[in-house]
Amino acid sequence: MTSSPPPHEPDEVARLTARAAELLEAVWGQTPTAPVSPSQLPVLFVLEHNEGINLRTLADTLGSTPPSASRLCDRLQAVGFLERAPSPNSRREVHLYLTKPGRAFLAEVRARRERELTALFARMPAHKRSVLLEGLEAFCWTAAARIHEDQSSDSRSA
Amino acid sequence: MTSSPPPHEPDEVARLTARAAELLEAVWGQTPTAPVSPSQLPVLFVLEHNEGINLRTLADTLGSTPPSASRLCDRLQAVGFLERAPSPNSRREVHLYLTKPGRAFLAEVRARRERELTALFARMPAHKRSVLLEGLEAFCWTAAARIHEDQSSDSRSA
DNA sequence: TATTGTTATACTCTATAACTATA
DNA sequence: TATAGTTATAGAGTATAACAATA
Repeated sequence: MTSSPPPHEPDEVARLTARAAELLEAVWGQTPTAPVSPSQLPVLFVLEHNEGINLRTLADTLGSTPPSASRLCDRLQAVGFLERAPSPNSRREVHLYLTKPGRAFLAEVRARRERELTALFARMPAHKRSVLLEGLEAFCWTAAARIHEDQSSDSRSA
Repeated sequence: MTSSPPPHEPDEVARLTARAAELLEAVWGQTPTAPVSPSQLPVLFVLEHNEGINLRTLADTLGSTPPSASRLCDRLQAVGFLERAPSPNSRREVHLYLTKPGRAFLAEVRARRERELTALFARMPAHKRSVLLEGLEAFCWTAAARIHEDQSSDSRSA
């Protein structure tokens, strides 16, 4: 005589995910990332998975504009985390690369963030960690697919 | 003769959570929040759960400084989303409040973000949604507890 | 004297517009 | 002429320092 289990509709999970994201931002907001500003950090993330991208594509991916992206690259180049290389095909295009120190810095930031989370998850029951892991794996897979689709449609419509 | 199930240590879940957060930021990064800037949005989030907070506490909670917080409040007040009210107890303190339009705007932003996520979760198997929901509930509970502890220790050490 | 909030200053971030070089 | 990238300009975000008012 028990009622059927709750349905867990997409919008229910969406609401909780949004709340989780807000909480996570509150936890991470305190973590310093000097000498890289909050605006510069996404540049490193994008470059990591898009080796040799040009400036316009970077700006599009950031949801920003070429002048802004150019300035961000200026600063990152100044601290040695980014490299501008002339394109072999087109003399007006620039290819962007993370330098070795840039990658090392990125790994540092991730490690710092993950340490924060590890401390948090240590206080969660092992079973909850397991189900969260399974759910997040599916989320990452779906989100990555969606982002990839968006990029494809962007380049078609551009 | 099967091996034991994977342990799902805290650091394993932390790594995946960090990746999920990066993906989520990439998905949400494109969502516009005008007339409120990315820096101003956290002010609204903080005020929502801390009605009547003063300016210094707001700055601390944001991980920012009083002058920066003051300027953010200037803009939010200018668009009518925030109110400064003199404290009845202390004539140098200011109490900050969300206005009714401020709350309405916050609900709008959340709805927009949740719509993005709902579309994404609709493409995930129902079972994955269920386990993600269970895992995120535990995460929100633990993260909220931690943030609350931090705030308590901050006010003790200040 | 210590605390709350603001203003002063200098630098970074952001977008639009104007410009240079290349295709 | 169209495109890639930069520079010019103006407004917003940030932090440190200096300041006014209050405790």
